[in-house]
This record gives sequence, C-alpha cells and structure tokens, in this order.
Amino acid sequence: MPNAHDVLFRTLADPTRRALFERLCREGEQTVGALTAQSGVSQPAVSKHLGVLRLAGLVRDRHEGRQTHYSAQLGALAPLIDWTSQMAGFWQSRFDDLEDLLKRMDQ
Amino acid sequence: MPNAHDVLFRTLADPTRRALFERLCREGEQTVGALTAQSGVSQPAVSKHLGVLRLAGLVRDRHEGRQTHYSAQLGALAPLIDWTSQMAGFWQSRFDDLEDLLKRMDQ
DNA sequence: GGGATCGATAACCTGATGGCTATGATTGAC
DNA sequence: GTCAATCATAGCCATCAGGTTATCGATCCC
Repeated sequence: MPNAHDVLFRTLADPTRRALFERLCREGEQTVGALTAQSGVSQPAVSKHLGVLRLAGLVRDRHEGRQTHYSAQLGALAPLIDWTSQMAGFWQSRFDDLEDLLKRMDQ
Repeated sequence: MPNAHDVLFRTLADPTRRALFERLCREGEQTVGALTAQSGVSQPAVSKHLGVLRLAGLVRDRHEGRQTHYSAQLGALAPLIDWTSQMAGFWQSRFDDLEDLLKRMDQ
C-alpha cells in the first residue's frame, strides 16, 4: 500500500506529467485540448496523465459541455513539503545531538 | 537531457530507494551492510540504489577498508524545495492577478 | 436526425527499471 | 599465503509505465 509520499513522488517523476502540472500552476485552468496542443504527446496520453494527476489529488476536473477543464490543486503538495522539512529536521536534530555531545565533552 | 528536477523526482520515486535516503537522514552515516540488513532487498539491490542516489547527489560515499559508508547530502534537496515554492509562487501570482482584476472591476 | 468535435477508454507495444543470482575485486584476519 | 568478509558489477528476467492507434460516448451545430 503506497503512502502519500509514494504517490506524489511517482506522479511528479514523469517529465511530461510534471510539465502538465506546472502549466496548470502557471496558467490556471485549461482544457484537455489546450494542454494537448503544447504537450508534444497525443491526446489520449494527456488524458491518461491527467487521470494520474487527479488520482494523486494534484488536479481537479470540471466538465462543461464537451470540454473538461483541469486545474491544479496546490494543497496536494503539502505532504511533499512535509517530507522535505522532516528530512531537514532529522538532519538538524542529528546535528544538535553532535553539538550536545561536543558540549558534554567540553566540560 | 533530464534536468535537476527530473533526476530528483525520479530518484526519490522508488519506495525502497527513498527509504534508504530517509534512514540516512534519520540515523546518519551507515555502511552498505547495515543498510542492507533493514532494507528487505538483496545487497546488490541496495548497492544499485545507493549508486542512483549518489548520481543524484543525494548521498556521499566514504571508503574505509572493505566497508563503504554512505551519508545523506541534504543540500541536494534544494531544487525540490525551489520547485515547490515556484509552483506555490505561480499560484499566488495568479491569485494576485485575479485580485487586481477584481479591484479594477470594482472601480 | 446526421455529422463533427472533444475527451475518455481499450488494446497493444516497447523500453526502462527494479529485483535476483553469480561473480569479481579489495581488504582484513589468521 | 589462504580464507573470509564486504561491496560493486555483470547478466538475466519479469513487471510496469508511457506511448501509440482505434474507438466509444457525449455534446454541439446545422
């Protein structure tokens, strides 16, 4: 059972897919057609990528007639930010431990 | 030509590999043997993962006799942090644009 | 209704990747 | 020198992921 970090990292690991997400972040809501036009891959490929992004919670879709509009859900990046600061935190606390050790050695 | 973001995301996308990195962040420098013991995969698999992490700049290796000690290089996470805040920035500026628009409509 | 457009799904193919076992290269112990 | 230990590399295999074309469902236009 993959956790939230797994899903996020794996989803963002593909360049094409990440480019789609970046574009939605930069330019806001876009239709599948608009996204396809600039993606360099076929429309079904884009649809599949958007599906993966949606499952990861990174985008929302909104249906309007024949068109589907996708938009980025920035909040979904939270676990990624958490993970990063957690890693930094571990690092820091190990550094603190070292500092403590050195202090005690100093006495 | 994959950029820094590509390499980082793809490297951290694999759960086994990310677990190795997390462990090095938490517990500091470790030998390949120690890492293998807790990884659930074979020693060659661990070595391969460590090689990938090293190519991504996420770990350093230090040779000491027969043993190889690996340690996390937290600085390598910088592009990931940059990317995340860039996405947040795009989001924010689009929000600002919207605010501007609403303000101008208000006049 | 009939045809065109838009997007999702199906079916398939291929390359990349992560795992394994086997072995090689170095170093340490005796 | 010999054997054991540690890690890296080689070679192989199975799975998966991303791409394609073909097609379907739904909507719009006439």
